[in-house]
Amino acid sequence: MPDEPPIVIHDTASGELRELMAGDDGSVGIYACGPTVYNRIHIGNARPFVVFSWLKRFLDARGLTPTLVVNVTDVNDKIYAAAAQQGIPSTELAEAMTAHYIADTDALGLGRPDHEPLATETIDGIISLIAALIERGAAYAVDGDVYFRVRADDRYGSLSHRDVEQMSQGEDDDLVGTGRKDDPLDFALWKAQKDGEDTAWDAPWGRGRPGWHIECSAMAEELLGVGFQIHGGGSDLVFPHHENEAAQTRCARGAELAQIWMHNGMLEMRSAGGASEKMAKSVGNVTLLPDAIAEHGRDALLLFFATGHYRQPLVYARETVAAAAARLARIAELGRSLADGPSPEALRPHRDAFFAALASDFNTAQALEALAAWVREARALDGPGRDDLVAMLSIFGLENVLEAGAEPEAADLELLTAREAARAAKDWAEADRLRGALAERGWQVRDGADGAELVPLR
RNA sequence: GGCGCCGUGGCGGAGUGGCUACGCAGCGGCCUGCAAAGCCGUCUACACCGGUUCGAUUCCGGUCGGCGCCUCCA
Repeated sequence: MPDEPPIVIHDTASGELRELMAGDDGSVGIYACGPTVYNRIHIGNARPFVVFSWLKRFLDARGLTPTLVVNVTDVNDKIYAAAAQQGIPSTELAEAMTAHYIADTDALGLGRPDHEPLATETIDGIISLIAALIERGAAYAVDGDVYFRVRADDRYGSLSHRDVEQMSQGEDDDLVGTGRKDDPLDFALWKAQKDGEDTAWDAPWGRGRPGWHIECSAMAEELLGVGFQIHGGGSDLVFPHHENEAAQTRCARGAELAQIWMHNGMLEMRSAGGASEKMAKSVGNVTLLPDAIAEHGRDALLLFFATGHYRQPLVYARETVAAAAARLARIAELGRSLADGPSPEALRPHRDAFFAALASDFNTAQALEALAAWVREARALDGPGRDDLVAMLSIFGLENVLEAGAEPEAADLELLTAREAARAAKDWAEADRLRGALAERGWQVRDGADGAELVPLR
């Protein structure tokens, strides 16, 4: 397709829009941080999964060949703690929660990422990356632990725009006084096995397990190489997680891990007082993804995600998702009345605007505006082909809403026929009664110029 | 306190130096036996105070308010 606008994405590191530079073969590597599997995921966790799955679909549609990697962190302090509380082995908990995560995200119907590496299956890569850091003097081992020397990286802080001089690393700060860490800023790459920890691997500096940040550097590099196009995740990961990832790879490989750092905004919950706050396990205001899907359906939930720009916070509330459902129902209604086939040139500008909006920092809200315009004008035409509509909805994984619903049964059609007879006889009371009977069976009657039809009640 | 982001019509939520975003909801009308859907119209906003400008919701400065990160967190 000629004259396609360049794809630009907001880069957290530079704070600017940057053009996506695909490989010569059109390849685009995308790494998005996935869940730590210690309990089930909530809708907030689903946002990056959705956004980056959509981004992949969009790049596909643009003729590029994206590779999406979403990792699973399956060894971690939180997992140990949760497993201990339940009195089960940590591996058992991690495996169970990973299975839940797969099932819950499967229910979004967006397919799977190309790779979903487990931290525990990347131990070799993690160890060699740590070894490279030690070799270069950017890390040091102490009694079985290994720490990253933050001050070895003169660009540390450049991603999150923080001044090294006024940072504290938080994690393991209590170790500073013991002299284990050379500097309070240093963070763990490898943690020696402690009592009660039931998973550990042998490493040159002792038996233990990897720190959180190093896992991602290793998994990303292993599957996408260094210097891939997009590294993504929630904005709450910018510091310290992504800052540390960037520093590790920079110091070990002498190159940047990713070209563009792309962060989605938080999903917020409206509290009783009317204010909004981030949905987080630690805040205790979560709605689990499977519960949200059960309540609204995955179609409505997906369109809801598309109504806001990915970088902005989005307020999850019953009413706003319901509004998305109503919007989608009307798009679907029009779409179902159209047949497959090329869409007319007259509607082309709207389709182009849809894709142009996505090319411009993946602005799904603006894309929806173009989709709305397409639908509005399509209604005025005489049964235009719906290929464009399918192409647009496919980006969001919503082309399924165009499929015909369940067919009315014979009993339903009998009621409809009876109603038509009542109408012909001008027996309005009986006609209304029959319409009520059909409503109870899940059908809404629509009286059109070509006679009455049944559509599923929404 | 530091860093980043944001304050848009009843609600959600884009965007722009001058031209109605869009959606949902409401209201009036057309259509309809009544509805539904659709169509037309309507309510038509950009926190506040300064500044730049012929002109600012859009740029700059300040005030107030909100959110995120700075501790595990998508």
